[in-house]
Amino acid sequence: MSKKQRQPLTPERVLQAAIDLADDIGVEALTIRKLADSLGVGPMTIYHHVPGKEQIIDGMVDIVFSEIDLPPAELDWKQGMRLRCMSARSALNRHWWAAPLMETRTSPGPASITHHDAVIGCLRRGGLSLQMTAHAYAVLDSFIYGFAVQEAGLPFHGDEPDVPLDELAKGMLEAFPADVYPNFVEFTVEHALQPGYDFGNSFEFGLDLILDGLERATD
Amino acid sequence: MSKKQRQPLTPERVLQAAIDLADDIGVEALTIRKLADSLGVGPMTIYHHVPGKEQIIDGMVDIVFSEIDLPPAELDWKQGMRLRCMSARSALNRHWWAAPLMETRTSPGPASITHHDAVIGCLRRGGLSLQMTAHAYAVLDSFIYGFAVQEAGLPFHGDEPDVPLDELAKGMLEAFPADVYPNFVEFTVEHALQPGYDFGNSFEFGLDLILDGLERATD
DNA sequence: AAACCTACTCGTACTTAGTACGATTGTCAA
DNA sequence: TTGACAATCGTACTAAGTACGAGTAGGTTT
Repeated sequence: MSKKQRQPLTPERVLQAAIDLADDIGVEALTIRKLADSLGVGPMTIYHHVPGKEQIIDGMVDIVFSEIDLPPAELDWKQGMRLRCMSARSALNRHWWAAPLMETRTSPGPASITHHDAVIGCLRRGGLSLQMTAHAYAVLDSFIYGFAVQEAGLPFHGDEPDVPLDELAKGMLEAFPADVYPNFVEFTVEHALQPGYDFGNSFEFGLDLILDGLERATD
Repeated sequence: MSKKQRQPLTPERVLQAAIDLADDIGVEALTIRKLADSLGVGPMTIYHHVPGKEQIIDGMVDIVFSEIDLPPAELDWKQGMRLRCMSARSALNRHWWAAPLMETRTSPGPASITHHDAVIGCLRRGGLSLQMTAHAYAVLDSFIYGFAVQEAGLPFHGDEPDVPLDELAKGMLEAFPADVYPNFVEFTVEHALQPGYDFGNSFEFGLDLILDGLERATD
């Protein structure tokens, strides 16, 4: 019976495994025991590399921040922010469990601060006042996180619906009769359940709407 | 020794107590035992009025929805939406724990659907296409929920800072030296920690920015 | 080589939380 | 008075975070 020859665990490997697991089952369902299982170790082994579950989540969030592209210095503020916002959206799409946590952690990690610094720098270099920088950052990030939270709650998660569309429609119409909720039913049946519909399309629409508005507000 | 003469528990009283408790300590910290304590009953009593904790949270969210004013029918879509968005913000401010949950529940309650129906109705009566209604709703609500989530994560919760401003500043500068994070530090010290600063001011700014943008997009 | 150190691992067990089950009690109708 | 029923709670099981201390393996020192 050969003893498994495995490389020793590191904080990095723990965090990466935690992210992979959360991508599958969400943070809610992530437990130390499952995380340990996925690493092939006992639960207590984890605690020799990280202080506790809260710190694991802090670390996970910081890694997600590190995956968001910073606004490139060679672009103007609007194009730069556009890229970083699209990148944030795609990171939050890969890590759908992360959106509600990004701005809620009380102890932000290094990547978070680096990120904030770069974003503020981009806006200020673009000539925005401190006041307008605050507005711009608040509005854009509210939009991004709120959008990601809504996307994460949708019944689809990839290209394929988790449930066939017409089943959804059926269930919906039973629960919400068209004579009581006419607008809701019309909207759902005539638009949201149509084949080509994609909630995600509203992201670029909203992003450009906000960026244009900010540009107008800075003149 | 007189036996407490209390009126029997109802689902409504359970949910209201749950909301009051969550307003104090958050949903994360809300446990069946604490909830039972706050009602002066044993933990198991709860389960005779609601099926389980998930359903309690569903019910709480639906009550929060019910506290959001619907867009008044006599206003045009822009003014109507403005009012309902401000109302949503204030409800989420009272119930700071609710923001991440509003759009994540898999089984929405009656107030949620009524709310959605009214909002969609307001936009459609205003002449917005189904497509534009989808965009408008997605963008506005992303902004509202994202904003509320960020506000809930702030170190203040009422009028008074939980921690004095200069202590915050001190701790921040120790953790994040100004030569490494110049933009972040400048922004924080020169703006965010100034006496008059209020993150919440960005809400109306962003709301009007989005509403104006939507109006422009519908022409 | 022997003794030792240190990093890593895990078995055991305590605590908190959700909740199933069944016993108890209070109230009211027949 | 006596069921009957609804509301309440005591007990206990399960899952989860994690403190404590005991192995264990590989390298270091003498």
